[in-house]
Amino acid sequence: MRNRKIGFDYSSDHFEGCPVETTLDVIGGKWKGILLYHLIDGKKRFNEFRRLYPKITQRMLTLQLRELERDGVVHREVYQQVPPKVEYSLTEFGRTLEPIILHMKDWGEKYKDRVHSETALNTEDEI
Amino acid sequence: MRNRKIGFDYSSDHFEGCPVETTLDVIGGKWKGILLYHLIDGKKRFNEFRRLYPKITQRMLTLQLRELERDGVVHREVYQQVPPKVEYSLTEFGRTLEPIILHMKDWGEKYKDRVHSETALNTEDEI
DNA sequence: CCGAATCCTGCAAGATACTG
DNA sequence: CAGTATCTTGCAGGATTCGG
Repeated sequence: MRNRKIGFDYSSDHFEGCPVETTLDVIGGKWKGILLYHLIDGKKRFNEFRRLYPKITQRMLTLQLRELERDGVVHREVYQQVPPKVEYSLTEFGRTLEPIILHMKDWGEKYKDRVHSETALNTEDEI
Repeated sequence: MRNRKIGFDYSSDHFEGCPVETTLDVIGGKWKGILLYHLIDGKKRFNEFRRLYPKITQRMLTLQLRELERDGVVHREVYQQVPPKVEYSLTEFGRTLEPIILHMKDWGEKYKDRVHSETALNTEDEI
């Protein structure tokens, strides 16, 4: 996937055509799929994500959420209070991604073992 | 997305749970979505891909195709002849990804402009 | 024609510390 | 609590060359 945030190389180079790439730009980031998935069943706070995925660093969490926000799929609601409170949720636009995310989840569940085992022992070839 | 090819950090670390991640492992590579998409309507040769996407380097094309092959979604058919000929196609397993890829394509087509414009709008304020 | 093998660079991403 | 600010590093990915 391209990294849009840097510039518009698709403008300098006949626009990259492929729509699949557009979608992967939005959901294909290192943690974006996961974040989006967890947002499907409701808003989440910053530290909720950290609890769900302890491996993601604060920095990365911030960056990925900011990109999702910039793409208009995630809304960031700041409550002016002490202690601070910020809630992330899917926008209406973000909701249009739900079917894809859920579909990916189903596929992952179904073929998880297969993918992992094929990776491990280099595939028995078919066809 | 994680990079499986290195090792199994999901074994050392409570298994990473999220199925969405599994799927993104397979289709989320930099060019994988595109490659898979173009394989939907039939087998392709190495240089066909290069023509379709002049920007992808030989090296990356090879690497990405190899990973797809190792994940069992792409089949690599070598014809022993001169000049050499290699054809790539989706395996039966790879076909199970078709709906997702096509769905992503539809989404990308539909919202391409929106995503791009949203991106463009907030790039100028950059701190 | 379809790669494999090297070499090299830049950015993505980790670690750590600090703050409103 | 929800982030920034730095510093550092690893590896993805580019360029180039060689080979069957």
